[in-house]
Amino acid sequence: MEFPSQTSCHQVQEDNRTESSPPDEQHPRQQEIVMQEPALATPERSTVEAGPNVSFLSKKEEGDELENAKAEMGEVIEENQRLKMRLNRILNDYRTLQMQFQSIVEQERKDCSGEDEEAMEESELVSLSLGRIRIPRRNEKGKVPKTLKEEEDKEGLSLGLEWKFETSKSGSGSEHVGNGSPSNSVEEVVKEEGGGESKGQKTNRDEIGEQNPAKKARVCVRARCDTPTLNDGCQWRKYGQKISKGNPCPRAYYRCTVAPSCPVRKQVQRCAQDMSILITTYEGIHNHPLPLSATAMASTTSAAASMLLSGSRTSPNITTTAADLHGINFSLSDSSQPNQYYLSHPSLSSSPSHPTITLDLTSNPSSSSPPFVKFTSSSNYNPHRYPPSTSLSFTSSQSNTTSWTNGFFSYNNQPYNNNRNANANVNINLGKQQPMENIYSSFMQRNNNPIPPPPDTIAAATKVITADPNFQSALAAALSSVIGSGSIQGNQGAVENLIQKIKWGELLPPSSSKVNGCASSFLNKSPANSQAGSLMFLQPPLPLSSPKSASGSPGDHRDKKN
DNA sequence: CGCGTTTGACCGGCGC
DNA sequence: GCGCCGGTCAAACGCG
Repeated sequence: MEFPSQTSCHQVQEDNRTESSPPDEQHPRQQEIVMQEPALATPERSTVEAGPNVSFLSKKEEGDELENAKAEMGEVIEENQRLKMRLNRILNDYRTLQMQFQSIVEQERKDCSGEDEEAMEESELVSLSLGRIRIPRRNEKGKVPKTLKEEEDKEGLSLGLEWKFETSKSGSGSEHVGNGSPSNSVEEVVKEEGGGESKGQKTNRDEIGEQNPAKKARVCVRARCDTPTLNDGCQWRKYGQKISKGNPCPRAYYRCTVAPSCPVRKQVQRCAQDMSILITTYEGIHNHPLPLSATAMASTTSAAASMLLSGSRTSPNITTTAADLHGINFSLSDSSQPNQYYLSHPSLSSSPSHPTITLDLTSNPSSSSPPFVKFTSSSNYNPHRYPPSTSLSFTSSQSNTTSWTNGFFSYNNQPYNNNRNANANVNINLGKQQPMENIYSSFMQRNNNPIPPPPDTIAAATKVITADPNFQSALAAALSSVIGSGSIQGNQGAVENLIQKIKWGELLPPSSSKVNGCASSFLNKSPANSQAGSLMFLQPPLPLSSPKSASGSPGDHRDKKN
């Protein structure tokens, strides 16, 4: 059980940060912990460790210190045992839930109509873009529904937070895995997607020749932001500014300068209706590794783009992505201004030549304004098969409950309706918001209203997550945008690991803030220094903007007449 | 002096 | 064909 041990380690690690740590044997992670300890050690502890060099300590003091250290170690060991027990309980619960889910799936499968089968097919196709989930190995022995296993075997699953984008051209080998640059994967998606892409215009002159003339996917991010640009971690250089029709605010054009030949552009414009909203449109694909701090946005936009692209492919069978996922709503934590990814039902775009997906980080689910989600593209979305009313929402309907906090889903006790055609508005909140002890977590922590999940919600949530590959893909994408690229390292089982993590985060008793903090940090923490990137979307709605990339707020711009 | 921003000019697509 | 419009170029400018 690779995953559990991992999490266990993280929990231990977190604990060790707050208390002191016993050098607990086996696990490499724990060695890490031990190594980290000196920096975090209390002064007393330091003196103990300083040993002979600290000559001014009396032996009595040393003895006290040793006793204290022993006591602390005992506590930590106890805590570790508690955590292990908890972990085992959770795993048991998970297995139980999974078995239930599988039986349900089997049942549904039997009841499945041809349409459903088609939908499943589509799901399969859809999941290609974001990867697939693999049922935990421990369940593979006869417990995994045959269909799932077959699909997995067929497709070579991989994925999860490490993206795997497969093109329709099988064997294209366009697989970016584990390079910590999800955005690159996005690249793949877009490239493949179109059999090319293109804007009718000369936008990317560099790319012409590389990429086919097709539609170039765009990802539009709406966010409340006082700074001139969103801090997405990339380096941008402004190359133009225009006043566009219908908006008094000028539109600024940036290109990525991380690599000289990078074709990625972004447009930044204030919303005409609400000047506090910054509309950032990304276009193109990075042809270089991204800074860690940029992976969050890149993953998010890539996830959105991939969904969009999947939904806009020419094959009628692949129209499902957007449709299946529409309504998936990833909320970010900020009780005052819930940020959300709305991936809602498609709508027509004003510029059909550019398939565009809009991630609205500004909408408040409780507000009267409708979720601003659109898949704008010329994709062959089929509203008949997936009526707009279908909604699979991750957002809480309560304004003070956020659905995506500290790397957890928050839950809402509404049943999941697996029927895509039903008017299911499922709010799943798997998370619990706990005070965070580590700096990153506390930085993200915006919601102090933990609401304990009813047990049945857990089952429902698990069901949701495990039932729909599309959902899993979207979930993986969104999570990866939060987690960054490094937290999940395996190809296989990444998503279910993720699910487990989510569950752990949810299940861990609120009494142990350390544990929750640990879990959250586990989710939030990338191995390297990727915190910034990992948390980017969890930042308060006023992201920092590097002076370098700041082009002066649109309001400051001298309006340029063309 | 180097680099990023500003901004008028220019280009190409699209609609009439 | 013409004009509008979005997007890009590149020289001028400013800042550190």
